Amino acid sequence: MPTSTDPVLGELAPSDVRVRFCPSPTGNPHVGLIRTALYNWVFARHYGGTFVFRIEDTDISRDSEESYAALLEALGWLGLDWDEGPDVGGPHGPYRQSLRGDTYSEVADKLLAAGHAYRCYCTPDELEQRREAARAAGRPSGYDGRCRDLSPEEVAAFEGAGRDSVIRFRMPGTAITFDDLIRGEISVDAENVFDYVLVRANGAPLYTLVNPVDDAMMGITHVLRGEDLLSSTPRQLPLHRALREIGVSSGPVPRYAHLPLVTGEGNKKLSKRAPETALQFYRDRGFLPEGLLNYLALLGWSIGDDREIFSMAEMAAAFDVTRVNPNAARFDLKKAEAINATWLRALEPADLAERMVPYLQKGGVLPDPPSADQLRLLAAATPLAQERMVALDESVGMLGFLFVDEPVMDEDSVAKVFKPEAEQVLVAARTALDGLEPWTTESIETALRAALVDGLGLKPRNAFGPVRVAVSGRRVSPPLFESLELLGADRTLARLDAAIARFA
RNA sequence: GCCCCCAUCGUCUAGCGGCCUAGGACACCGCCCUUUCAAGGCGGCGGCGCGGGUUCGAAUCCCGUUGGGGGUACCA
Repeated sequence: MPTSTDPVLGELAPSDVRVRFCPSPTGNPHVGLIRTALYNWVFARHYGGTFVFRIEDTDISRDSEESYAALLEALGWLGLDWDEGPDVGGPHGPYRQSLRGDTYSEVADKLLAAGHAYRCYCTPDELEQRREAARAAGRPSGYDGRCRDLSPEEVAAFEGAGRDSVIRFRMPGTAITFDDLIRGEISVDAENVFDYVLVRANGAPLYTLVNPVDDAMMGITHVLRGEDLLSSTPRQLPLHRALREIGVSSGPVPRYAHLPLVTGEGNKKLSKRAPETALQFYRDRGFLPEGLLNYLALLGWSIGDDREIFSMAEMAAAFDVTRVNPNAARFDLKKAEAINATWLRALEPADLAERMVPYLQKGGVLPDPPSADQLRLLAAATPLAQERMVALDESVGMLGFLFVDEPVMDEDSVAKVFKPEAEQVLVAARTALDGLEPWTTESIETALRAALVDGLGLKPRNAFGPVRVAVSGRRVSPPLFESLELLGADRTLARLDAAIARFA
């Protein structure tokens, strides 16, 4: 009876699974990158495997220490924890490629010695010229193999002429076929994958060498990465085989899954510069890690059952990489907000209050640290704001008026609501509330209704609008009567007075 | 130019040959609820790019086509 091997695991035990997230520290982390991290994390957690965090900082001209720190911090904020990495260490360290230079040159030498790589003396100009010629002739424009089989005399001549050389990988000259876990069989003819550069003329190893070498040495079993790297896979596979042949690694060649691109406006690859693609944009706005992750998870994967709200633990339990949708997904801010709002409303009020504090502090509403009284007021006010917010930063506008002596008056609201006839409304409200006992939501509502709706014969909208603007500064606020109770009689009356004074 | 990938409502998706008169979510538009705004409830709008096959039967399989995207560096 044929044993049906698992298409994802093959002969591996689930706990043998090893995946990695290996960003290069350039610029700020963006949402597409985070989606890749998430899928890797979830894949590892699904199988009880290992999630490796590796830093690909081989391009000193573009990498930065700030970016490295931002990456570490971002994953921490999201709760995507790693089992091996630059800060926590592990058996295959170091996990920063800038610290692994000796390893790479050793491997390059072995590749050269075994004939899997060769020195190429072509100058950039020559390369460029031949590329253009090939292109003009309608032929593939990759490296033409000029230096593939140089004779010792030719090498000597180039060396004698003082030419620089790079190290190129020698492709096997056969078609490359592999099974992508998401896309199925992918196959490229030999003439379309070219000998590529592994090491620069100055001796610096390139991503093309370093990435497969580390995957091999770190025992990576599955590579989940963006579709933009799909076309580099046919080049890396032969290198992986060569690395095994020369004894750099003994494990199986990794299996690949190329995740759909996350696109932005116009279905183009996300621009790294657009502010709304930066993770920081969502943090500043007060997205919850739960909400943002949940939304990102939806970009290419579905948990089924017409369900869209789920935790990362639930996702990890249900995740199946072969069910990832192969087509590109457009990032939709509106939907991200909706998902986040759902998570925000589901928070325990105490939890929500705690998460709002930093935003209220940044917004100048609360001091650092807040007083016990302020914290009590916040706890009482949180339920009023919870279902009115999409993200945490809205707490400033929504609740600020409760914490300051004088509310920030939104002049647009003032202009629209403080019509001449509003003055008598405010005066009547002030009279009705002056000395009110007890000062509760119910008594306030009763008093205000009696005075304004019954007394002045106003529609509720016209009756309460001016009061709302007077005490909160805005047309949009938490429920009015509850707000007045929290504000207290003194501040309420003072604000009504101040509003009435505007009419003088 | 050459190579590769992709193709269901505006967007994200369910669908893996008959349960599809194509389901859900976001957005949008009504109505209800209502002290504002939300939330919530109800309803509406809206899609299988096109052409050939295969099959009793195709959104689902195959081929082509068109369209979109990615790659094509001594970046990653």
